[in-house]
Amino acid sequence: MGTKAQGTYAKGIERRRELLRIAAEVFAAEGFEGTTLKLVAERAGIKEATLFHYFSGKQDLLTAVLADRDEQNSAQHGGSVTSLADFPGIAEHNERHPGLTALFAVASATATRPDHAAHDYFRTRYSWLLGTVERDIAGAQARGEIRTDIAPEDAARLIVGVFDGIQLQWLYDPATSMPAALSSVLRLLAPQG
Amino acid sequence: MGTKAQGTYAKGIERRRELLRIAAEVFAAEGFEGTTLKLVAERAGIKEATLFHYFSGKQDLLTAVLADRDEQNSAQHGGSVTSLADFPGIAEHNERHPGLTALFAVASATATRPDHAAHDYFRTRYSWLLGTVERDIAGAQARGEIRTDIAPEDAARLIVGVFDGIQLQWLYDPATSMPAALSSVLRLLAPQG
DNA sequence: ATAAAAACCCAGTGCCGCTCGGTTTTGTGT
DNA sequence: ACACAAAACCGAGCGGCACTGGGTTTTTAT
Repeated sequence: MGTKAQGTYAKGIERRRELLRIAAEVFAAEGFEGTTLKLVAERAGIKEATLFHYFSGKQDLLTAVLADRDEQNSAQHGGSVTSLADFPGIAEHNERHPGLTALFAVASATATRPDHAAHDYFRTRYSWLLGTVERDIAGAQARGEIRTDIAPEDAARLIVGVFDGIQLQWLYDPATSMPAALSSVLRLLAPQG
Repeated sequence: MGTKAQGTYAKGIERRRELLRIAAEVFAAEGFEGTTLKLVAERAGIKEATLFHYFSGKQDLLTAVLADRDEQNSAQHGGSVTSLADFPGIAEHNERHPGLTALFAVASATATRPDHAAHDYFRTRYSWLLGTVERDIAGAQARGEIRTDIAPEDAARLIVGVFDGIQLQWLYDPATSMPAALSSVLRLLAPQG
């Protein structure tokens, strides 16, 4: 998927892991534009050219970092995936990692362009996320836990939209409580009474 | 404010206008990273170095373009500003200008870093927008048009958040209807009945 | 031990944002 | 009408960046 080298040797596999770890740190600290591949290479104790043995370019490195963080998060969160009630908790987790949260926010906006290396990654991600939340809402509606005067698809778009939008507000004003915002939108979706 | 040159001569003022127009086109078509100052200068019939007589750098040019579009929009929309019911209409307007919408989305995410030239611009913008919407909601609540079991400040964050978040979803999947999403969140805020 | 593949690096290339020091143009006061 | 100051404009170049091509060295399976 853009990434080069099959990484058959043990040393190569370990170096790739190290590079993803270090690149995540640098991206989080300096931002995408702010990070230079030279710095990432230096931190890893290799030369810049060697980076291109593992990743086909800067955007590809970014994509690999994002996908890696996704895997780690969903792995440590237990195999089971997003339920509606998890959103405030995820937001709380993100508040503790401002650098990576900002990285995701910037990347998801810039990868909007179809020629961006991470475009397909985010497209698939949103499609999967919206579908998952939609099914979760349909189930909650059947159980009488969510008002039925809104289509599950629309409700899913709202929740995911609020999640992304609130992140921006929080990045500009850290006093913003993301979990509280997520909770209040869930309250709006509760059956009227 | 970062911008150089007082622009006292008529020719300079006109050139600056032209540069903002052309830069908006190029930014919208090529994205921020994709646009080169050389191309913007060529389109305007001047040399790259002359750009720096009008703007102190690429980020400053971007900021000027964004502020300029803001002014034009609010000017043609009549002096009166955002009322709650206007949001779906604004979303509809944005659907007709995908390039500039994407530009705003990318810029608002990247300008999250305090050292970005447009950081203060967006900070102020969000602060003003949230305050305006909050007051609008408080008024609507007093008139019985919006449910009162949510604080105006929280409701404002939700609406603005949905607006930004839905834009992202729309950029990845143009089938998404932004006005419909905005309408449905307003419906959720209507008094229960 | 050998040989193929992987890991690694040197030395560049071209482009980009940006700067410096100057020339030409424009508008104003007298 | 002329002088002159400020503004508009440009040529030439600098440093840094992502990225490449063509190698050498290291790893590991046989």
